Amino acid sequence: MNNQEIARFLTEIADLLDIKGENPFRIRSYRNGARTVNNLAEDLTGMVGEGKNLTEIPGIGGSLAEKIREIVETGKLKFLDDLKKQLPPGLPELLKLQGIGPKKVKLFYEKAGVDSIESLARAAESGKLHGLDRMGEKTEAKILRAIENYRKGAGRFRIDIGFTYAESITNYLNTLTGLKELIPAGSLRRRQETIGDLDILAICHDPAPLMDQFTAYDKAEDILAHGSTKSSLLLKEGLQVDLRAMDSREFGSALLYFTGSKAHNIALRKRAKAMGLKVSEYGIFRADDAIAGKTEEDCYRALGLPWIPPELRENRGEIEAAEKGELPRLVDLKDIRGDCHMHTTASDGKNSIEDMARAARELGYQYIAITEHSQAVRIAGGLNDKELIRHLHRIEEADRKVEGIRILRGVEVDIRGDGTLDLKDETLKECDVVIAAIHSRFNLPEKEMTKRIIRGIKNRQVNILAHPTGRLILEREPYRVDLKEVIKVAAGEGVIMEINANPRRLDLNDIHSRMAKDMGAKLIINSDAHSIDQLRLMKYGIFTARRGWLEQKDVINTYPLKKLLAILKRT
DNA sequence: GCCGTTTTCGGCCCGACTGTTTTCAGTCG
Repeated sequence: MNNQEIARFLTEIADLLDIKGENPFRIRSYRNGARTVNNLAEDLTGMVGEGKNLTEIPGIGGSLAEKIREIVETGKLKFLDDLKKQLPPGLPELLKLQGIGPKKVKLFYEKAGVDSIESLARAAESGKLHGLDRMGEKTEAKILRAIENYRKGAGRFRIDIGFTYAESITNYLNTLTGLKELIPAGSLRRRQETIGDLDILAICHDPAPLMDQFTAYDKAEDILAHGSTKSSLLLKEGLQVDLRAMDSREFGSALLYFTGSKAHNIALRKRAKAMGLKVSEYGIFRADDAIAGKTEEDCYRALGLPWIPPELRENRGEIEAAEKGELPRLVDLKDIRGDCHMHTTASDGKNSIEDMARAARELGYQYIAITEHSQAVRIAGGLNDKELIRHLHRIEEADRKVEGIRILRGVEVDIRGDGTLDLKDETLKECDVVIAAIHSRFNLPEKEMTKRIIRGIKNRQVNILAHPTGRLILEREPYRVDLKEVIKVAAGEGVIMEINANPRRLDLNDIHSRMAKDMGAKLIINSDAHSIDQLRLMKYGIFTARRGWLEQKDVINTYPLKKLLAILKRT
């Protein structure tokens, strides 16, 4: 039972209590609990097993702790089962429809017998809904559109896709005059690995023409709202875009508000309240006097805090750290001095060694490592022992040929099903950088997978564990592995944990990167580039590292070459 | 249901938009 599965139990309870019309604060506790559990680095199943006191986790009290223990120990929860018996199973799904909340679900169920999306659609089509409390024809039409949009199955988008949409929509709006600034905020500004919607903040005096231009966007499928300072669109691809116009006097508080996260903002507002202040997107107020709002720095200062980088704003301890002056100095793209994971035409890459080296030199790097696949990854043109030795010579030649950058001899060797490596130790000894990784047999049981990886990295030739969980964002779940055990071994043995910067992977993720740091492991951010263009994916790895609270010293490819080589050497 | 630098009881973030209303409830972020 992993934390995400446990969180789903709590969310389900919250949804059902919501529809029943229970105390909203009680419901909020379950939702907060679910969010906390989702964000937790440590595995709850393990914590329960070790008899740890779960109520020490903020937001988890006695009642939630007891329920979590029951879920972990029995795989189910009587409280939830009882709750489910009281309502039809199709009701919670209705909450996912845009514009439908618990009150409407309750109303439709009790007064119109609606118990699923299908029956809601039938009721709306046949006009059974208007006539109910505060229900008219427009609402009926809106519900049908919401169902249609939901069935198209929008969902979340990878951050790199989010940037593309943000760029095209800001380009479109930027043609307007009188617009001072246009800033994508929200989860994109926090550099979350996926985004659920796009929040754009506009600074201007006269918002009306902007709202009109925005809602006329030709890539929009549906206009969800068109107000005087705020409008929302649904793009054809299913992404929702919110635009909010504010005045420049409110720039800081508005940006703070629209960057989120919601949990961070709520925590700030609580803090403000305790100080006798009030926070909104319009500023920070003492009684009716605005005491801050022009910049984010002002706003944080008014709350007695230093500015907090957007990547940290998740209410994962950043406010407490800020208060104590213990915020990390986050690693930055310009700290990066090299890239130690990339492929060339020798396996499944698109460019030559020399091309990759020159492109990396353009980025200002001092070194790279060329790391082809090993033979087990046949589909990617993996090399066997003999081929790799020959290839290492070619790397040496390229290193002599290309001035101004050091090209290290590397390999990405497969960890086989039994935990042995796919190439001989004496071959690996010839490399400067040995990356170990898994590319097959993803569905081993957790214990076996953990043992396999640990055996792999215990091989003294291995320097780096690449994409340690094997996930592909929105495509493939991580494999089942006890990451804590793996990191413990890596930290003890001096094996470096990779943050794979490809936006499809981002593996390790933010939470696990922070866990690795806290457990004393070193990390490296690699592009895993398969072409010269992909070297630029490094920035996504930086985003993840920053969200994981990493500083320059935690990331070894910020080190000069000599120091890097010293760290890679396992004695 | 959670929580405590006024609190172990009594609070719990704040405001825009919509659609239905004659002053506001519901939803969303």
